[in-house]
Amino acid sequence: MSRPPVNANAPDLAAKLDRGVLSTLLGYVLRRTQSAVFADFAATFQAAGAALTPGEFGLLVLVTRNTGLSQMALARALGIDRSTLVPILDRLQARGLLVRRLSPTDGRTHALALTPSGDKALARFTRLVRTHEKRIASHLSTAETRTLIRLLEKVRAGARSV
Amino acid sequence: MSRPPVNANAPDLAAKLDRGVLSTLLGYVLRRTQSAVFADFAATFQAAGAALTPGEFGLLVLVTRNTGLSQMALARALGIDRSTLVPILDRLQARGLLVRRLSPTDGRTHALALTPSGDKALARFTRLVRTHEKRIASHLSTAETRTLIRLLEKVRAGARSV
DNA sequence: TATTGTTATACTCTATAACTATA
DNA sequence: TATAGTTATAGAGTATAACAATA
Repeated sequence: MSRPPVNANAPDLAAKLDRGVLSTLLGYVLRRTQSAVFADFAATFQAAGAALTPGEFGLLVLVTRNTGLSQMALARALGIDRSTLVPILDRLQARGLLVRRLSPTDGRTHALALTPSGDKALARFTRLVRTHEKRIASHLSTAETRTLIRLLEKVRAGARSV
Repeated sequence: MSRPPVNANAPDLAAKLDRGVLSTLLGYVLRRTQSAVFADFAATFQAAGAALTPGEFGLLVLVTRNTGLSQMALARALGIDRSTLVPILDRLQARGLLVRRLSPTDGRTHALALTPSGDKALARFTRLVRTHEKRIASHLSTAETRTLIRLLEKVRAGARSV
């Protein structure tokens, strides 16, 4: 799903350029942090021999907790177009993690659900995500992590009011 | 540059699905916030009739503050491959914002620099970025913004140690 | 008519591999 | 040999527009 920059780490070591005001910009710091976190997520899964993006993980959680939801509902929840969702579901379905069932009530929609195999895989993925979360928060106290999440939600609220 | 999800806002309004543990995951909240911030950035520039991505802005700042740097150095600073940088520079050059000069000392490298037009454009872009920054931080006090940036850098440090 | 899912198409970001010019 | 920039190619995320099936 969302953009895979496997960078954000090594580069900095080599590039001590003048970033001027950039480092004081919340948007810039946010972007760099998110990039590093993405790289850590990818590294965590790769090290475990698993392949999943943060977006795919979020999708699987959404489906398992809202079994039977339609592609439109899922696309809205993910904030992407319904046409964008199609190849993503194709891939997860091809991996045997998820199925498109026929909706008994509305012939236009698909009822999405995880397969038993998908459920098992998600349990494993969830453990990997916890490992990943522990590492990215390793320099933060529990209180700081809570504060960070709270402040991030405030930023999101501010950005939402465009 | 980095991934353009113009979503993150409207979707939530429509999608009140069970997100389970997702909302407690730092990585997830970070990703959603970054997505909303990206959308705000795009909206700010679009409203002003300007077209620029956060990545392009960062690139321009890096070039103007390190005039004469090579494409390799810039790619490293941005954390992308040198081949990825080529079409990005092509576009900015086509817009007349930036030039690839011949390096007087090393025939293999290009010395990157902003054009006078690029300098003027960047001044305008910087004003737009400040507007954008003000809005995304509008629900935060100055102290909270500082704290947020500090905590984000800590997360980045944690993620870097993969 | 409106909605859902799909397909076709088109960008952009991302990378790897191979080519060229230069060091 | 090694490095810098380019090109070719490929994969993934994103979107819009149009189409078929269904409501």
